Amino acid sequence: MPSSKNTQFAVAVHVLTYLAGQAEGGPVSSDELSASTNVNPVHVRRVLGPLREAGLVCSRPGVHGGWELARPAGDITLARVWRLLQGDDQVLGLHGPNPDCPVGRGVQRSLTAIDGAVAEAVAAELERSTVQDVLTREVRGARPVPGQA
Amino acid sequence: MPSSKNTQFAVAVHVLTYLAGQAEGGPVSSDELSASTNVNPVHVRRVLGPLREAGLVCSRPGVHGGWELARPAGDITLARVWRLLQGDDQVLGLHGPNPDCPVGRGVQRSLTAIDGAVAEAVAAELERSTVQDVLTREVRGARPVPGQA
DNA sequence: TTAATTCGTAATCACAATAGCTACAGTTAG
DNA sequence: CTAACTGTAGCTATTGTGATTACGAATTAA
Repeated sequence: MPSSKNTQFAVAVHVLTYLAGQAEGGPVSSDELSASTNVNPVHVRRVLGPLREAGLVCSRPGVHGGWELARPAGDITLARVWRLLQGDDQVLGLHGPNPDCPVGRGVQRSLTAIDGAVAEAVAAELERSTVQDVLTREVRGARPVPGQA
Repeated sequence: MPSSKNTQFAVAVHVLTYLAGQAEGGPVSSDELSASTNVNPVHVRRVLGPLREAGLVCSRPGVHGGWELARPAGDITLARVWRLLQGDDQVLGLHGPNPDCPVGRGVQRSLTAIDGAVAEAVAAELERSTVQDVLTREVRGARPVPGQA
């Protein structure tokens, strides 16, 4: 079960949504963001680092510094955020089968391909929501998925 | 990012595929399965436990005991396996936002809904492959995903 | 019956990932 | 200069995963 305890994606979405709601109020400090998300301010900064490098947010040190969205909330899809924080990690976990076992090699290859397809499916689903959608809680209705109840 | 280091799904698919390939040869022991998957025999048994309870495999103790598929490999979808091992865990990790923060509450609700939709998307993708498919390495071509490259 | 084999499971250990926390250097506004 | 921030580097606590050992129960062969 992939289930990670990794909450960075959730924290990132939370922070971005918060920033979207404060768009007119100037920069927001890590401390304020950490109070809302209930995580450590240092952790907030660590999560926001990759998003800044990707141009989604910007930060300023100094007295009235803090964080701001660098682009409209409606332009930031959750898929973008997920990919930035996901890196190249696999969605389903793989294992290291015995390389001498032909079954193992075949299974490994199949699973790698399937993992890629699953990652695409996840991204496609997340592509359907933006930070703006989360802010307005207007999460677009789930598309009926073929072959599934 | 979901990425767990959990390899139970991969191990389960591996073992099921191995059993499918040995369908005529009688029960296969945990030791033999552990040699192919490169994981501990105890771990193999632990992973296989839920699959046995779900009626996918059966096991027998004793001298010529071991594991066998309890149904045709073509009837076992990877989605079934994933759901059995996934339990109720979230795909994307959530966090515990400050309950006093209205933004936090809204984000939490949105993320929970989105997580459900993503889980459905993953399951739908995995519904497209069976253990038989993995055995023959004939992984069905990826369906073009709407709204995604 | 006895011995060998194999599952079932508990207990313990090692390792890695996550995130909390402290500390401190660098920046900026006033 | 000073206060308020970010940016990082450590260190620690907690947790999840899986290896390992151990032992009991079930089954088969002799």
